[in-house]
Amino acid sequence: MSSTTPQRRATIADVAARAEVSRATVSRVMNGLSTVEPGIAERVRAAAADLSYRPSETARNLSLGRTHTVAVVVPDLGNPMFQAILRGVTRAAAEDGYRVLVGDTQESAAAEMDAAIEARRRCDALVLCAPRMDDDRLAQVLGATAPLALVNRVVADEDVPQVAMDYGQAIGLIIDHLEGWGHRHLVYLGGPTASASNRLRIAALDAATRRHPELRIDRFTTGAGLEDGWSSADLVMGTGATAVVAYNDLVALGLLSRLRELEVAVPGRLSVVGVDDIPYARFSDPTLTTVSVPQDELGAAVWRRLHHAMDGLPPEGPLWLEGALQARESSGPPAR
Amino acid sequence: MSSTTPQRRATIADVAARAEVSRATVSRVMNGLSTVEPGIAERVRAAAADLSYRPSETARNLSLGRTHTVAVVVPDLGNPMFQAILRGVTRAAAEDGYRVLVGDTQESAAAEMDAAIEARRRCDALVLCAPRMDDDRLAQVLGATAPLALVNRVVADEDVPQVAMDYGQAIGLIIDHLEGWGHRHLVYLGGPTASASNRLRIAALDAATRRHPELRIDRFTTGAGLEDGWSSADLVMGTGATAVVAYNDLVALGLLSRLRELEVAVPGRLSVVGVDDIPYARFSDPTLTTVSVPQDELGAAVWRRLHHAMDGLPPEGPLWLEGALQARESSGPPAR
DNA sequence: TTGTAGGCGTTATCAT
DNA sequence: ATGATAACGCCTACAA
Repeated sequence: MSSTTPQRRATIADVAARAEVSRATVSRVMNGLSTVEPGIAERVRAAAADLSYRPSETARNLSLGRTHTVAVVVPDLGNPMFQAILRGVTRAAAEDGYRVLVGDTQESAAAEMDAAIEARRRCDALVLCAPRMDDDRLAQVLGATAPLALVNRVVADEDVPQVAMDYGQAIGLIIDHLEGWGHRHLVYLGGPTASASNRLRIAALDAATRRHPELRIDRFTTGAGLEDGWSSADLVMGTGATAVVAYNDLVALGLLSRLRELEVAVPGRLSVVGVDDIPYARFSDPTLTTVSVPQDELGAAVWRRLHHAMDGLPPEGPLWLEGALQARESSGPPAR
Repeated sequence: MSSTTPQRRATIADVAARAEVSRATVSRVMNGLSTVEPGIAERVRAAAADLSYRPSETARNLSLGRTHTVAVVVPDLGNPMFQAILRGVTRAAAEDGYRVLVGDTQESAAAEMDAAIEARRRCDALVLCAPRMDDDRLAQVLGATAPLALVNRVVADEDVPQVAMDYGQAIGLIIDHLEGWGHRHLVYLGGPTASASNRLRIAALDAATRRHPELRIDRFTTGAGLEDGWSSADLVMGTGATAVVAYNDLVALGLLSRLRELEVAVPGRLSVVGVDDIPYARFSDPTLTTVSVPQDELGAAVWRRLHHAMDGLPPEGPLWLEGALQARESSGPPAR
């Protein structure tokens, strides 16, 4: 037992004692604040180094009243979409000296509210992705967790920073693309009905129908994952449509994979289009036509607006992020 | 201005005053500790509700000396592997009342050490994924951040909890699989040379060569992403090998996609095998033969061992997680 | 320039 | 069963 490692972490008082100064002076040196006589400062630094002193974040948090931490609550950490948001926020926040605390509600809408409020208590702010939370709960959360920012969920309250992907615009691009190829009978393979972004897509479908009165769009409800696309193939084929607009790329890729098993030619017999432009979209067979939505940017944009609000600056109103069509192999002219 | 919202969050003192008791009693009621007279308790709860009082996590952290937070530091939040680990740890830790603080070092080996130490300071423990950190730095981190757990990186120190995927075993399965099909000339498309898990794979390659002396395995170095597989196609074709063992599924899928463009038949002309069994492996064309490694389980296992160590329980030694071969369409007999 | 003292919001140890 | 009172470790007027 030669190395008697100090059991207790050194505190500011230990450093002060060793450097023969007051704790206040140590604090000043550690924070590089007001001018401390160089000799003293050096003594303090040496003492701190000797004791391998690190200020307690916990104590600073209490004293300063800020944690420099932001909570990010998402419904499913397994979804590439939310992973991208988490990544975007984490990196953007890091540049401003903030860390991210993650909350995964595991698709339980009921747990979302509690998770959000709980997570917010340990942080200075909250980024909330709650696509399926009902409006009542959301209103409660809004009141209890400010400052917070909303992702892909727009509310009337102009005071809360909000950033959303314009899925309506994306759907519009897709429909126009397919209409341009000559398709007249489409299928929309929708996601969870309760989700805000699905409602956006539906509205865009309505608008597109008005724009192209000759278009017929059958609508179905499925999930948001690979399996959901896979299991929808029979449904789609049953309609006799020549093209399908999938809820997202996962659904589209799942469908594609099933169609291949069924030996349905894509796009010869059926065109398939997704939304999101996830990395795999460029590597599937056929490569997937989709709309690229800037997900990394979304996270960064959310953080920027939230940080803005945390500084008490005036709100900027909702930000809608627009996508761009990526025309690839999975869409083409309809069979005739 | 009818609703005069309280500017300052209510503290325990406010509740105590309103309920006409001491702060100690409020604390007891809030924590459901020792027995408090029901009448008093009720008064306290009412006061707390009136003031919508929520104990300050920050103050509790300082007083209790614990934050109930664990840091998870990964090299790249964009990698499905680390996403799975993050998800696994987050969910497992949540069940024990712990939250997760994420750190993304963005593939900068230099930043890993500082990020780890910094993150650890705000948390009770650390989960570190640092595949490429050199041994010196790692040793420093080990000393400065205990309790911590290591992922996919095994060190001699039996005191630190460590869980790793047995990539050596996975590679062994794959080689035996290909050898069984009759392949005699393989290519290994390796990942970042400095990474610990790549070294594991290399060692397994050596072992396999001893096991099957007739086998020739050409080794190349590439990255760990889709693009890296894509751009390695020419290299692979140049060797005349009949099968390729990719560093992971991303590399394998990238390669597959390029081979399709080059109209190279898989597995007719070339068999391709990956490692990880990411979701897309079952949806590619052809579906990808790979080794499924229990990534979600990995995260949970890491947390269990770390939590164990945090309670001061004796260490359990490294845990090696084994994979299972998923034979799919992308592998078959060699061309003859 | 440096030190003293009080506060941040809780919990925990004692008395009572 | 309840209430003073002292930590917890740091920051920051204010005073010297």
